[in-house]
Amino acid sequence: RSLVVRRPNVTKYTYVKLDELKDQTVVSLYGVVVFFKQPFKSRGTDFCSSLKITDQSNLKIVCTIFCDKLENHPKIFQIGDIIRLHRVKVHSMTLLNTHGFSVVTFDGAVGGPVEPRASSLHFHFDKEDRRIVKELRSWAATQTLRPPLPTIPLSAVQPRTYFDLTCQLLSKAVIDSTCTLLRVWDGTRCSRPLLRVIVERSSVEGPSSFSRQKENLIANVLVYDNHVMVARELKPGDFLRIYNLRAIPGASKVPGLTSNQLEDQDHLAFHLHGGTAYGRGIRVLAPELHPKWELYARKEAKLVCRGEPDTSGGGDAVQTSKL
DNA sequence: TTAGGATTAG
Repeated sequence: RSLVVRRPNVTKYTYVKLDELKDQTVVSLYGVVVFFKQPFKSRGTDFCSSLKITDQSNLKIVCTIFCDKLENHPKIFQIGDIIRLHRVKVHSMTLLNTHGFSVVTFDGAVGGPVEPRASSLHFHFDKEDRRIVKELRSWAATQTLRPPLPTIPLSAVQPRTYFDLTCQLLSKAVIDSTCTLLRVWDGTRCSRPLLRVIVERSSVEGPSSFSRQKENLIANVLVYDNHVMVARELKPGDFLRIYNLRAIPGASKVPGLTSNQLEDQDHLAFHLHGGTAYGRGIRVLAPELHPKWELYARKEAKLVCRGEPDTSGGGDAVQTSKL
């Protein structure tokens, strides 16, 4: 058998604009993400990614991706991300992945590095892609598509609001078949006292307790229903983005205290309700997306430590990324 | 095939 020497990939892709879509054709295109859901389990055999994209034509087009492998789904982290789709089929003005489908995404920030986040092992990427990404970024910047802040830190969370949280998982515990507790932090201190959740030591994965100082920074996130199976795959230490999390004031259930004690009435708990409305879900952040927490975590730490004797920290230091 | 954005109700 002779060795086949491949020429460098010279495939030329033609990208169409969203106002050039013709029904039942297979196309490749670029867009800016204006809505997205992280992949969720469908009633069939696949995971489903549901998104809406736009481009300079200003049309907004729905795109649905069915794929049984999570890693083949688009790596979208926030509104404004740039997406490149290869081989999607136009179905009455919506897009569906078709045979040979592949996807690459990019951060949407003007001036940032153009780093492809591919969902397949091999993918085409050249100068022309770089140019298109930059062009779309510049255009999107004039459209007020991106949220003013990518996520809200714990220190800025308001009761009864929905928000996206970027955080690190410290430990987790299965509560029951429909609920899992995630204990997370982002290095900032919530302006409200945080709800305590008491669980059996044996059900905890990861450390079952932390220094008092650290406990004050830890948010208890209760995730329900469809999110329980996602939570099962999470490992203590993972950096997460939790979408459409809700801050709920309530009373701590601490043994020996009655729940109607005044000081217990306003503690914040965090609920990730069942369903995928408003993009609700959890995503593990790849290393290149880990937050640059070092600076503000340290600044916050000073505030936290003021007046507290226990500042040892020990092995509890925030694990931060190299970036 | 599946979903088809559009808050749980713990």
